[in-house]
Amino acid sequence: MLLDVIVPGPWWNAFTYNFNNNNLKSGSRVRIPFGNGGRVGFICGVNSSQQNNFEIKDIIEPIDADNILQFGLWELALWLGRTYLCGAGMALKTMLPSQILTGEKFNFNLNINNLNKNFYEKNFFDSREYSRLDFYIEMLRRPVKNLILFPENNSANKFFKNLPSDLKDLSILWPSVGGKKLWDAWREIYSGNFKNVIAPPGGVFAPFDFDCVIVEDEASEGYLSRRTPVFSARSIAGKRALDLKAELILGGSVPSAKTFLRGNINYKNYKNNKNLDLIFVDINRSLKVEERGIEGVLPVTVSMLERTRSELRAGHNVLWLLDRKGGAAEVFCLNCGKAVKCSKCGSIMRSEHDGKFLRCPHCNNVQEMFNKCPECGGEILSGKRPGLEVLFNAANRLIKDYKIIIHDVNKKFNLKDFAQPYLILGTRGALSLCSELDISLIAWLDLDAELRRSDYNARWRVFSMIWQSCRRGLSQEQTRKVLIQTRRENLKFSLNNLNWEKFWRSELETRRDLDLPPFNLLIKLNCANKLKRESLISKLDETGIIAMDLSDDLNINNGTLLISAPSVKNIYKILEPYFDLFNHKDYNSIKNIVIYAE
DNA sequence: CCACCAGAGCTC
DNA sequence: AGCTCTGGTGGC
Repeated sequence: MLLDVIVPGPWWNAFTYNFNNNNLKSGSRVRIPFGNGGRVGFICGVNSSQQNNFEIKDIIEPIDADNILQFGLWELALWLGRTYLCGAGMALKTMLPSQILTGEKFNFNLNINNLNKNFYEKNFFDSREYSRLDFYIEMLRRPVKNLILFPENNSANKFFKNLPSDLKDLSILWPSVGGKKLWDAWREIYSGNFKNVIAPPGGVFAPFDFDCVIVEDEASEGYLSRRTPVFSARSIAGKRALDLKAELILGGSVPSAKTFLRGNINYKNYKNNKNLDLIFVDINRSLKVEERGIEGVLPVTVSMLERTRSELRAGHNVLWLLDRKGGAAEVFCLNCGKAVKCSKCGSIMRSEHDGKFLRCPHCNNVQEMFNKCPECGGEILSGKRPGLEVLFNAANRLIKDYKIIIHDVNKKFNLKDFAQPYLILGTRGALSLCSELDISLIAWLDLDAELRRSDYNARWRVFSMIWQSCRRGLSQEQTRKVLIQTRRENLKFSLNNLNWEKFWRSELETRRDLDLPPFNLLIKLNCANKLKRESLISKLDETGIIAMDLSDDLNINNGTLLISAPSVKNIYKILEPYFDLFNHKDYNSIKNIVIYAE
């Protein structure tokens, strides 16, 4: 009996193995000989193709008696592999704890409820976070199984910690780490020991048949996976709800583009702009904060400084935000300390692509990185991000007598170790502090850096960051000022009043005209070999899909293709041959597929 | 003489 | 993407 087996790995195809009878179910694991040695694979049905240009080996032994990917997870893995152009093997790897893939056995007793259910979608938009969380607790109290997703570990943790004790007993927190912790939690959930699962985005693959899935802050970028395959856990939650005929509740303070397009948003506390205090400050009038030859890269205006001091004096916490991800690194010489300047316009150049190139942020002039410092001939040119460390030094010179803290998501620091008020310096991730702490002033040092990005999503990102700055974690009594340093006069108009309805309407109009997400998918991939790339472009062209070759003379985007298409279906078929056993490894083959969908 | 490693080679 | 096999290095 010939069976198809999916082997977790980069290959999109299944592998054929022989077994003496066919009582193996799809989704059950088997041990197979593969390469030198053995692997664990997943049965995916009886083999239908009759290829015989390879030797078919026998399955060593079955591991499970039944499909272990219950609750629709098996079908989900196949769907994920097709939809996100990664193959079912990679999908399984992203979905499952590593112990499943190494063939560890586990006991399970399934009790799947066969309630007569129907998929339906609801939303709960309210600018007040506390009001949303109260609503979710109400939802968890119902006698049904719930999965509730949060965009960050912190917010999931906090929600779990603050659950009323009777609910807590019925709930489990999805671990933010892998390893044994995840494995233990996975089996507990699988066995149906908990009614509610409270989870960061990874928990969207929780192995149980929930009746309701809640996605809090559904518009958050936190739901996008950081590594390939790139997908939004929010979309997967929607897919699972459809498959399980569950209820889907999208919550938040601003709807995402997709949710906005679907309409019927029932918004609570919409017009509560009374305590909204947005201040725009012209960045050109900033003080020159110098640090080792980097001049003016840290704009601090007098207005910002004065407001910060007065808030601190009143005993209030202040947050300064500098998103260093927005801009690349300035390059300066470790010998003479001078920054490398653009030969055309004299602005300070920034390094790109791991220091291989220099780009002028002002006139967009691109050139190769110097070997030596053009000023003094020094041999060590360093790309230093004028980031929080530099800001920290500057802040300490400008603000005396108050505790200044750098917020680092990876470092756990206990705020209680210090006496309030603080001045906290952070990147956009520091906005999550608003849920833990009263913050009276948030200052964005250089919001323009974000808008400078060519990303189609840049405007939304800026809008939502400012929105969060104004709303996040605000309690009923609290007020907050948000100060924005900018060079752009028109930013005031697009941000003022922070009306998301107006924002989405104009933004989506533009995106519809340009065929951008969410109206179309954008697919970026890399194919270094020119001949292969051209053949790929023509194959796509035959099915009416246009691919743009982003390769340029400077080889900055060498081999990068950008494809715009309404769906991924045809593209999967065309790419499939590149991902079989012999093609995928070729360094000239296709790699780095990223899908921008929303 | 063998532990320890990086790199190559292989995969129905 | 794993897995194991290889051949070189270096410790004593």
